[in-house]
Amino acid sequence: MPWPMKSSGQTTINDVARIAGVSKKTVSRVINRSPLLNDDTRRRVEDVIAELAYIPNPQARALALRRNFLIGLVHDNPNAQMVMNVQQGILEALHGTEFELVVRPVDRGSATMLVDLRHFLERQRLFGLVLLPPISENDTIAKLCAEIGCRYVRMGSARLDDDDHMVASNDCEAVRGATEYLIAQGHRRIGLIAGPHGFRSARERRLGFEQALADAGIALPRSMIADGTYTFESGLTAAERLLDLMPRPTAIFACNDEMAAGVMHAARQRGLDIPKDLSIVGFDDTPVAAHVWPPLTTVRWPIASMARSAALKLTAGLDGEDIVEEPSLFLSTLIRRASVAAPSH
Amino acid sequence: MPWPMKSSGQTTINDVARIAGVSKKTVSRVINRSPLLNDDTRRRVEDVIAELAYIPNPQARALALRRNFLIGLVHDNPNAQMVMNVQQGILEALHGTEFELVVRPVDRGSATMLVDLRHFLERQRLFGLVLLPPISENDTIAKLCAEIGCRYVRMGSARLDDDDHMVASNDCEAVRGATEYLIAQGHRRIGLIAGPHGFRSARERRLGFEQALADAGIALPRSMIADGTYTFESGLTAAERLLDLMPRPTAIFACNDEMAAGVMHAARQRGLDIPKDLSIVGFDDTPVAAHVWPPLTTVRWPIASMARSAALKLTAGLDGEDIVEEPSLFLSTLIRRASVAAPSH
DNA sequence: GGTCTTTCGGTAACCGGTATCAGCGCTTTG
DNA sequence: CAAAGCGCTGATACCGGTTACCGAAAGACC
Repeated sequence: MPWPMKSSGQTTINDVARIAGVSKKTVSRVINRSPLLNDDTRRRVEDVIAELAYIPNPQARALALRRNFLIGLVHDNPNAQMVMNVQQGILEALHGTEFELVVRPVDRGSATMLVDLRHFLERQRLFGLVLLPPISENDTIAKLCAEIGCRYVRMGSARLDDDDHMVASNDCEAVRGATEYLIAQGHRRIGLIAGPHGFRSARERRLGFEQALADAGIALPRSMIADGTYTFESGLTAAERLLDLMPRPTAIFACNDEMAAGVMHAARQRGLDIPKDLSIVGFDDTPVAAHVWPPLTTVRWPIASMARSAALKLTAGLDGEDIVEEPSLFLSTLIRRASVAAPSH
Repeated sequence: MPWPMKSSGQTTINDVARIAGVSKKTVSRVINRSPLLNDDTRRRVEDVIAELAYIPNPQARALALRRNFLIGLVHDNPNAQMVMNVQQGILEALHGTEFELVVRPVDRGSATMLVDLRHFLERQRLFGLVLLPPISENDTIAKLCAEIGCRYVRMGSARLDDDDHMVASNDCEAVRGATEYLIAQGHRRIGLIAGPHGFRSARERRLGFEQALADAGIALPRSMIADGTYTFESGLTAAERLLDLMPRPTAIFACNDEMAAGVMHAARQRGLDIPKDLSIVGFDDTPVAAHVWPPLTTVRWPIASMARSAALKLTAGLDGEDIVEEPSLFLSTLIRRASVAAPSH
């Protein structure tokens, strides 16, 4: 048996094979958990692997398998805290595995976005993709993944069609609950700062808001709804418009915390006291919610858990482990802080 | 000439070679910009490459070159906005290149951190590493990179020893300037909320603060310095201690914006008006600085530019491009907003 | 014109794994 | 008793590039 003589400093599959007295292929079988293997042989090889602390070369595997052990995070989310939470959730799921995380921001405005993404996927041969909203709502990207044969999981604010590739929250219900809370406090003139058009989360949240008011029999004039883009500045501008109304709203629901912070800003500039003159509720529960003054009542969106679950879904059933069904629906809950009170008149 | 017949769906180097009428080797030379090449041949091959939209398989290259075209971001920074800014800076530099970004948070408390990192580097064979503070101050990691042969650039608040691998800012001078500004406004009792022990940035910023006071002949009692950990909560706690002093400070410099936001919180809880009763200055100029009320006067830390420069340094001189010397020192500047005024008495 | 450089280009091995398929020993079946 | 079936292994080709080495062609010099 002529064994290749190598000495690259790294222990290779050949070393393991030679010492265990088997062929490369058999070692490969052990690594890839082939079921057609004699238990004795497997144990022997596993011992040698453990002894040499052998780890298969990822580059070689990637080449041979035509698949990289990389998980991509594709996002176009402007909120830093959100993205970081998602990254943390994914990394938590990936910890201790052979997977690494590659970050890929995309520009939805760019004409070449889809082509770029396709090239990226084809070249890097990613194992799987986590799609963060709002880009996750783009069906074309999901189709692209399916076509290329790249696993993917879409994060979102409501179940979409392809349920298997989805990790969702119940934004609509959560906002309805938050709005009911405002109504229970006695508010009747409640303004909404909506999210950007085309965002599923914006639609769901607005829907929940409208449902709550409708259920309570409260009329919702169009003027009480202002458009926002999920940014601080847009929240500020929208709030200015709402606060100019006569009579002005006694409470404002902003579709995310950033915009809620903008509302606070606008209220302060006009000398309004929060929550006496104006109650404010946000959405997300990013750190900023707890750091503004007064602390913001908001809906906690379990985005990190969702991301963790998404990553686990992607990598599930690989290590011959039992396939644990990851939950695909996460519930958002209202966090009551100090930015809401009963209306003063 | 027997050409290998392949049809894996992907255009390979063989396709290019066949169509251009040259050998694999020649194509490889073109790709890797070997200087020993006839211009005509090069152009012909380049034309074919362009026509076929051929892109070399990264996995194969990684295997053959024993080096991946991945840039790693190693960090243990708790500030989401900071990490995102750095990521954005790096991705900007990497855009349009063959490099991708792999994120690798580390736990400085973990006993196996160094071993884990070594395994990570050895296995993934990263092209280079960007080290974000505070972990970038760890010399052991730099040594590890050097030993393994992985390029690296350390980001930091002041020049360290190995200048070649450094992108730094001038925190000390910047804080001195900010403190001088407070003094010029008439403040004499100025409190400092310092950063955590062992952080270079914390040391530099504190030093700048102390220098400014010393230069102005203002005594700095130990009680006017409170320890913080760069978190909102630590800023709040530290501020509570400082505001209990009799007489209490008329201004507080917090070593980052998060802590400054904590100071604002504490001040509000005691009914102090900002800036009339208390002036506050932060550091970093993260979005939160502009979003709190009143907008925070702070030192802008050009972390994204630094990260961009770091990534360019890493990948420089590869594409046969002219080697542009990236700046390795970035200046932080004071941003004057509304959280500072002359002391009221 | 002949020899020496110099410059290119081709062949084959190699990077470190995986996949195909044949082969082995042993049992089952006609 | 031969043929077929089954469980397990290994020789070898292959993934798609890079590189060592060698040979050939072109220009320089005597």
